[in-house]
Amino acid sequence: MILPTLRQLQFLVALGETGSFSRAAEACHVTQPTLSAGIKELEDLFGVALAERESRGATLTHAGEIAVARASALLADAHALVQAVPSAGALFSGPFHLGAIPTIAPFVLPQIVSQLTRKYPDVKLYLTEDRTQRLIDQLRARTLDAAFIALPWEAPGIEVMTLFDDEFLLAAPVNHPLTRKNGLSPEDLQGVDLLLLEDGHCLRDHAVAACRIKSGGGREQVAATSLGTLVNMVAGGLGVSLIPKLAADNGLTLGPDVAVRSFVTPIIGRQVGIAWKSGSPREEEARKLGELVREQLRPRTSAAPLS
Amino acid sequence: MILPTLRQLQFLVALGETGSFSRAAEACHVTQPTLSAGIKELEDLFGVALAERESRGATLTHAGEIAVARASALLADAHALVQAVPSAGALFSGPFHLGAIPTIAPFVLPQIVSQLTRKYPDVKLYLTEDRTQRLIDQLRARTLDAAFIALPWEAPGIEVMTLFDDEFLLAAPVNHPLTRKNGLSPEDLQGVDLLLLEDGHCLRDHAVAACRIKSGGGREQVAATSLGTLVNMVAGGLGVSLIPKLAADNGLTLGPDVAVRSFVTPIIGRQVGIAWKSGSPREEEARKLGELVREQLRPRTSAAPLS
DNA sequence: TAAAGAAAATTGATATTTCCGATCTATGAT
DNA sequence: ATCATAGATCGGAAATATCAATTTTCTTTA
Repeated sequence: MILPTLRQLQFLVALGETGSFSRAAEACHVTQPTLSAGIKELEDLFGVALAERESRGATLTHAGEIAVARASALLADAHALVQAVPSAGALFSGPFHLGAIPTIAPFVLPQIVSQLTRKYPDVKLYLTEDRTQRLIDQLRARTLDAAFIALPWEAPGIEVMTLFDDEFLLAAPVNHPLTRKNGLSPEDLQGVDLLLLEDGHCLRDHAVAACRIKSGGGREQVAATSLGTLVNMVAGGLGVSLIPKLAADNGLTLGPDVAVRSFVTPIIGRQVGIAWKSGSPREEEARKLGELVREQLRPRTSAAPLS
Repeated sequence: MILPTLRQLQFLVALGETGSFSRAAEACHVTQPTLSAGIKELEDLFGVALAERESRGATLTHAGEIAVARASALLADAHALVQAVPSAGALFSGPFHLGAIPTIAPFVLPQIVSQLTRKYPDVKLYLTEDRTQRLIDQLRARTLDAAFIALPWEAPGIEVMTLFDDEFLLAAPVNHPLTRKNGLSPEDLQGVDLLLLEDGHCLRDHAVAACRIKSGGGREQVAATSLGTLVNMVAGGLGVSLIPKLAADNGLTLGPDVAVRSFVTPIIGRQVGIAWKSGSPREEEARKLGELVREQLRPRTSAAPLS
């Protein structure tokens, strides 16, 4: 079916309001012939006369009245549409699916969630906690809009905004010899019992890489499923471990039996970033989230960049 | 405010339905670049991305979903408008203001009204009974859409459709000499007491013209206000009169004291027509009304045309 | 009665917009 | 690595819209 133009309907409404082709044309910022032609097209389309032309302007026919009433409603709806859609596409309106790896989620998300919901009341925030690869897959499948991950991580088609450096701290039983050593360096970990998260956690890979130790070393059979259990194992004297400063500073409970020390030469660690699918329309929001995290966590984290 | 084109909204809806620019273009009978450009314009207008382009088609963003929902409603309304307006302009839908002169109204309108309301249940029929000049004025002022009048009548800017000849009959007391005359002609009225309607009724003018009598003749001071009283005056023996066959055939009560005779040489009378303002969008309906009257009254009225 | 005035229709030229075909680019699949 | 698919981009042609000027019609005024 052929539809009238919204512009033509505007013409018609103006004609109804002014009762004159000339004045209606003026109101629509066109010339009178243009408006005349527009009305004529409508009449051809509808197959009925909409206005009765007289020497003193024009009056609407019955069909014209009906048409004007409906056209007004239609135009109002069109205006409402133009108003509504941009706000529907505004930052954090509607659903936003956010992921994070387990070694970041508990220490970043709580603050971010409260910040975000305060700042953008319209947001519907869905949170996912999973390992990096699964998060990346979900970003690609667009079941996630953005995810906090640890770097470095190779992921084609995924863009990442680096947020802050997260150095690794030594976590050891309080009476462990390393807790008393000055100028702690990664080499000092050679030969000690190094406890790590189970396979698949990127923190494990990053720790291994940072210490330049062979993955086969240490007591492989003992692997924690979370940072919390890792710390508990350290407290139980099973060995030492590396924990992210982010966790230590943001609510990871260490208990009295665990001592924490910084490395000095060189400082080791990972980076935390937020990732999204290349070209995603949510990129702007993801970046905004990143900035939010930067503002939120800068005061508590190391300002010195990792080498 | 700049409004989107309905066509662009159709593009968007098609895109949402097909999930592909190419297939949406096909559905809209345009090429893919055209549809792409249309969507792009919408996105520029709204300031938000509506679709996420991928290697396998496209998916709508949140804003896109909102826009599609509203656009669908808008398009549905637009279709409804196109459907509704022509029927609103259809014959006899909505108000129709119909007039008739007093010497026609009681004998034509009842049947027409019942016919019309049966055939066009949507009609809102407003009836007016007045003298010809006032009806013409109302036609010009467009407070009337059509009117039944008697001809001849000069009225610039008014068009008339002649419906049927309405001959004049002699109405006389049963014992009046003229009731026994053969070959009754208008000249036989010279010298008799001719009763007429009061001044202003066109029937009076037509009767005067038909009989070629001087307006000053007869008993001027006795003038009836309606056909009914005129007949009563005849019955009372005050004189003879002329009454339209239309009235005699369609419910004018004559009573036992009044005899009715046809003229033979020549037949005199008037014509009945329906009038409307030149260029009125209601002309078609007026003509339709005229045809209705023709069909309705032909069997009962004289088939022979007046000379 | 004629002239003036007002309002819409018409006309013809111009400017804009729209639309398509061809081409290019990116991304997966074989 | 090559091919296939899908969307973006670009340039030119066709359709459309718009305007200024003019005409027509009807009303009002002199």
